[in-house]
Parts: sequence; C-alpha cells; structure tokens
Amino acid sequence: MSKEITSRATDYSQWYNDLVLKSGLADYSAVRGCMVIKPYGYTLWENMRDVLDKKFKETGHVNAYFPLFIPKSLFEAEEKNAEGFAKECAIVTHYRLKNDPSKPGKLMVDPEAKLEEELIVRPTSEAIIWNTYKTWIQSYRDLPLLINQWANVVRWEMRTRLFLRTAEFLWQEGHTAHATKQEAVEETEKMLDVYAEFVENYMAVPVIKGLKTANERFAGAEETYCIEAMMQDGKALQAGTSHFLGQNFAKAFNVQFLNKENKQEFVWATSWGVSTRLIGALIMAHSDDQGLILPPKIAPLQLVIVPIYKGEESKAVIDAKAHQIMQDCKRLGISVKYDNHDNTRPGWKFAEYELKGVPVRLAMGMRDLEQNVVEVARRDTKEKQTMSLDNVAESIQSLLEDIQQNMYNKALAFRNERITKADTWEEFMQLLDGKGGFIAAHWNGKPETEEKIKEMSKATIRCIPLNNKQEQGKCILTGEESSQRVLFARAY
RNA sequence: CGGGGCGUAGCGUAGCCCGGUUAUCGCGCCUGGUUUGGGACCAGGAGGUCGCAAGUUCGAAUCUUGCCAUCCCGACCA
Repeated sequence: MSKEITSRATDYSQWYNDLVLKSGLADYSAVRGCMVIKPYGYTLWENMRDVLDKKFKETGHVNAYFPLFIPKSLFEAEEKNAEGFAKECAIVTHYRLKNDPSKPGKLMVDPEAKLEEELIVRPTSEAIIWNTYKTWIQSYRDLPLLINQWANVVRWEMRTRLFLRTAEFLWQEGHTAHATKQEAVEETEKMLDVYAEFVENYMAVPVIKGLKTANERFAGAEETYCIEAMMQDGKALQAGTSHFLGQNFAKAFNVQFLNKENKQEFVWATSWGVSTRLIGALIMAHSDDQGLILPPKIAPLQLVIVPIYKGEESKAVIDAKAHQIMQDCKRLGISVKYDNHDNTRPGWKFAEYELKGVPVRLAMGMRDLEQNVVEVARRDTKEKQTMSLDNVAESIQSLLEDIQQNMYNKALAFRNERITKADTWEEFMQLLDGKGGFIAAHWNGKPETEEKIKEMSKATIRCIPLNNKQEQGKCILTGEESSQRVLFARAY
C-alpha cells in the first residue's frame, strides 16, 4: 500500500490532505464538500469534546439540544445575522418524494409536497435558540441562562477543505443570557479563556487572544473575541470565537425580563463556539513528513507496544510481559494498544503508528527482555532510548507529560519567531510573501483601509490582541496616525 | 460561480495524441510456505459496466458531442 505522504516543502495542501486521509482520521464522502470522520478521527474529537464539556460544566453551563431546522421567518428575524449567512444556506423546501412516471425505478420530488414555509438547515442556532429563550425568561431570577449544545451545522461553502471547512461540521455552540451588559461581557471573556486554556494546554497549540475588527466580526455581534493560531506554513487559523451579542438578539426575538425594580429590560447575550476545525489546527501545527504528531493529552492512543519475535515460543514470552505492562499503564490511565498481529512486520507497524501520531511506542524483543529493558521511541522528536522494565509505566507517564510540554514549547517558539513588526508597505509585503506569520503593523482603524489591504495583499487583520501595547505610529497603508499595532496574516 | 486538472479492479496507475488479439503495472486481498530489531519474500489465485449517454466506425478505454462526478487555484467563509 502506498502510504508515502507528500512532503510539506513540496506541496503543503497535498501534505495536509495526505495526513488526514492516510492516517485514518477522515475520508471524502459521497456528498460534495462533506467528510466522513473515521473512528480514529472521531475518537480524537471525543477526547477533545470530553475535556471541553467538563470545562463548560465547571463554569456553570448545562447541555441541551435544539432542532436542526429553522423556519425562514425566525431565521431572518435578526437581520445582520441572517444576511451574514444567507449566501451559504441549505434549504428544505419539500417533504416527500414519489415515483417518477417518466423514469421507472427513479424518484422525484413530489411537487404536491411543497412546504408552506421553507426550513433553513441551521448554519448556527442563534435564531431558534433565542426564539425558545423568549418563553423561558421572564424574571431576573431566570438569569443567567447558561446553555451549550453539541451539534452539527451546515454552511454551503463554495470551496471546502478537510476539517478546516466542510459543508457540514460538528461543533459546540454556547448561548447565554444575562441581566447586565457587564456580566455578558465577562461571560464572553471567560469562555474565550476556556478555549485558550484548552487549545494551549491540551492541544499544545499556542494562541493569541484578541478582538476582531468590525469587518471580521460575527454577523449580529457587538464584539467578537477570538483565539488565533499559527500553522507551520506561516498562515493563521482562527481556532475559536466568543461573541458578545449585546441586546441584538434579545430585541429581534423580544426576550425581556422583569428586573428587581419591576421594569422590563432586554437581556444581554453571548455565543461561543469551537468546531472540528480544531482537528485541522492540530494537524497543521504539529505534524511532519512522517505523519501526525498528536499531543498525549488528547491522542486517541497514547502508547503502542510492538513485539519483535521469532517463533511462537518467544511470542508467548513477549505477550505475557506486554500484557503486564498494559495492565500497569491502564492503571495509570494511559491508553495503550498491544499490536501483536502477525500480518504485518515490526517495520511496517513502526511506520504506521508514526503516521497515526501515537506519542510513544515500545518495541520489545527477547534481546530486551533478557536484559530487563525495552526500547522506547517518542513520536515528537523521533528519539529512541532504552528504558528499564522496572516501573516502566511510571516512566512512560512522565515521558508523555514531557512530550506534551515539548510539543507546546516547540510550537510556541515557532509561533513567536513568526510575529514580526513591519513599518512600511514594502516590508509588509516582503514578510507576507517570504516568512509569513503574524505581522504587527499600524492601521488607521478604518474598515475601508483594512479592505484595501486585504485586496492588495490577501492578508487580513487576525485580531487586535487583548491588552495590546499602546504605541504611536503610522498606518502601514495610508500613513495616518495610529495608536497601536494589530496582527495581520494570511489565513485559512 | 470563473480558471485548470482528473475519472481505467479496494487504492494508486500505464495505454488515449496516431482506433485493431485476451486492457498494463504496483500496492492491497485470498491460498500455501518461509520469515519477523525500520514499510519481508517465494509460488499460485480471485477481482473490470475503462464515469454515464448518444454519435462516427467493420471495430471505441482511445475520435466527436452532451451530461455527471471529483480535486486544485480564485472569490466566499469557522
């Protein structure tokens, strides 16, 4: 089987596609722009989901589920939001098929079964959720309302990319209602911190927290907070967003409550989400030409044991030792697989588990057992070492922690090297076309300038970092006065 | 939606320009055997509407037309 993957340097897109397809994370599907997430990829998503879900609950949220379909009239209630998504909606117009009289054995849409009102397949759930919240919220005592849902959404994108942009994707979307503006803003910032903490500490991908400019803001939001990550090709990726929605949705759906002074007020809202796109970020931030490199904390499989044997006798001896190690590892909460299948040889297995990004591999033969040692290979650095079999599970546990930290440090160093200041347009373009990465540059704050820069350079303002340093300077394009640098980059 | 590419076995492909036996090769799969410290080897075997439709022709994977699917680049976007 050809499992060779294209080199990063040759063709970054092809390298990425090869990684996703050949590592067993996902497949193309029969539906254009959609993707099949295979068990290995789905387990990864489940691991990520479990960590996030726990964090949401720790911060007072509960899960619920709202319908996939949104009646058009509800969808269009918040005008900016509707307009923002209008161009990428899948729409249900009929509810029945019938036999096609002109083509035996074929079906056709029954024109008699036209829906009175079209249903929009949710591209995001604000509309249906706020229409529901309206009936749940009457008093300040009903607030805050802190709900999350794990769901799929559909955005009919013109161009798709595995994990990064598929027509249907899995995500979580939190939707909260608050009595005061301040509380809602705090919620927005709190959830951004939850995301940043997760992406950095679990995915080992450093992020920059910041605010979106008006151009890049979520349709219907007052303020969009985001975390921005850096991929190995120097392009940025938005890894998560948290929106302060003001009273926009409350007004559109008439969600009011009686405050302590017995006065009607509109609630203040937030929404926040991360998606399976994070898996794309994970792949592009860490992997190499041998395959995926997955951070131990969320890897579907943390340890694989490969036996090397000659004949049934030695196999039995190694099997016994391997099972013992497995028991010890499982006791420490390490996910482990013993691959003693006879249909592939050790070399094949080594390459296969490297492709799949398993953080640690043990290779164990009679030669090792006789000396009470085992060969340990770590995926991140590809280093091999010989380790004593005494307390091997504990050694592996600390090695996993070391790998997690090392991956983060490496990604952080890479990212930090790629934040560069530019003070002239020439410098700016030169950096974009060469080194890539984030470019810290002055901007006059005007949307039309941002738009012009985007047209000329294909770079967008990724964010205005939180707690940004104030510094006088001149706009990179117009030369007008500016009080701070913002981060530009070409992005996914 | 614009530009480009591709469609031949589960996967990857040759053949197409210049039509002509039984459609090429590799991987994978099945059977048997030898192997096993970085993607094993030998022998035998199974597997095909050549994307679909129409046309040209004695004859089409190959030429013509239409359609479908898909990938890449761009606009759009998480």
